[in-house]
Amino acid sequence: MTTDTNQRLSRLTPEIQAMMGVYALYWKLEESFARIETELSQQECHMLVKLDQPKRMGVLAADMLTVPSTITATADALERAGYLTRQPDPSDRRAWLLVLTDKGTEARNMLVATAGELFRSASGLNDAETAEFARLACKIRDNILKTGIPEGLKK
Amino acid sequence: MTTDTNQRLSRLTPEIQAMMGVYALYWKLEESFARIETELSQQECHMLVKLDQPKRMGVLAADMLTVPSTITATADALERAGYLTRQPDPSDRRAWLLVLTDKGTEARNMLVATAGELFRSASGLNDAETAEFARLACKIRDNILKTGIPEGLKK
DNA sequence: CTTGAATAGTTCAAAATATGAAGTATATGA
DNA sequence: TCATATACTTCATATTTTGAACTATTCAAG
Repeated sequence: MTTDTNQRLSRLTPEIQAMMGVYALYWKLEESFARIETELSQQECHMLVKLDQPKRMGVLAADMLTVPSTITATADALERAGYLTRQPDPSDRRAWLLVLTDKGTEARNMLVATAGELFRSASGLNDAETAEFARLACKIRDNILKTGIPEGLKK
Repeated sequence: MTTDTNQRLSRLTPEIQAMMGVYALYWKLEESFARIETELSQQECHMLVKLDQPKRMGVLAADMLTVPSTITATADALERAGYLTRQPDPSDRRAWLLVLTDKGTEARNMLVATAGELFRSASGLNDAETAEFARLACKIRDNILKTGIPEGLKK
């Protein structure tokens, strides 16, 4: 491989820049969350935030791109601590709906509000930039949930 | 708390949308990386990508927002597998520079190229959108490295 | 109907990862 | 020259994640 090629590859493409930004933000947010809520683990925070309405565990697994056993463990912990309850899904007796308790709803509201602040302070973006970033982020997430879930469940 | 407030908080703000997109992308990319390189762990991939030039371990720790002992462990693994060497930093005899070997450089080039493809296929963005996303991502990363490192090292 | 294959979620033990406190060596500044 | 700070390491522990085997239910074909 030529020196030229090495230099070209080692220089940062927009895709790599984007990824590095995403990783930095992810790590920073995780670190910040870890500081705030001592009682909740990161996965537990994620699950609470996702539960804007009752959801089946499989849906959460797909949404959080993780395996069912992780969802079970996280839901167990949240249920034990009184943040949610499992309720039978009327449309499928194999499935459970995870439903936030009042405590869970309150915690979720706090998390959502806090997450907003964390994002703003971590990112340093102004409102317009945040809106633009959010627009692209939504597009990306849609694409991942559309194209990514089958692969994730496959195997 | 009123029903109205609950609804307002449960609806997704741009910040939360942005975060969810970032999380989805992060998880998807991690999953994809895990599939590709069986010999390298995720942290090892991250470190290789960061090593576009020799860097001190402390710099990497700050950059990857993690603790020194994690960097030591990751560097050990990469050194053992022949991807990099530790070389004394001429300007500070306490410090090491991590320097990629030829094997490491090759692996890095492959990773960077693959990461670009992964980003494109995961995100589904076109070139213009990718450029815009990268621009904002760089801005975010700069802000995090500027404001975040002191907090990370503190304590 | 009944049966077989697929799906939803659970269990649990093993594997991978991360962390923090204590240690060595060097640097820095009074 | 001495005290304190920094760079990195060690290692034992804690946390997190995973996958394979399991129960219960659904679905589709015959």
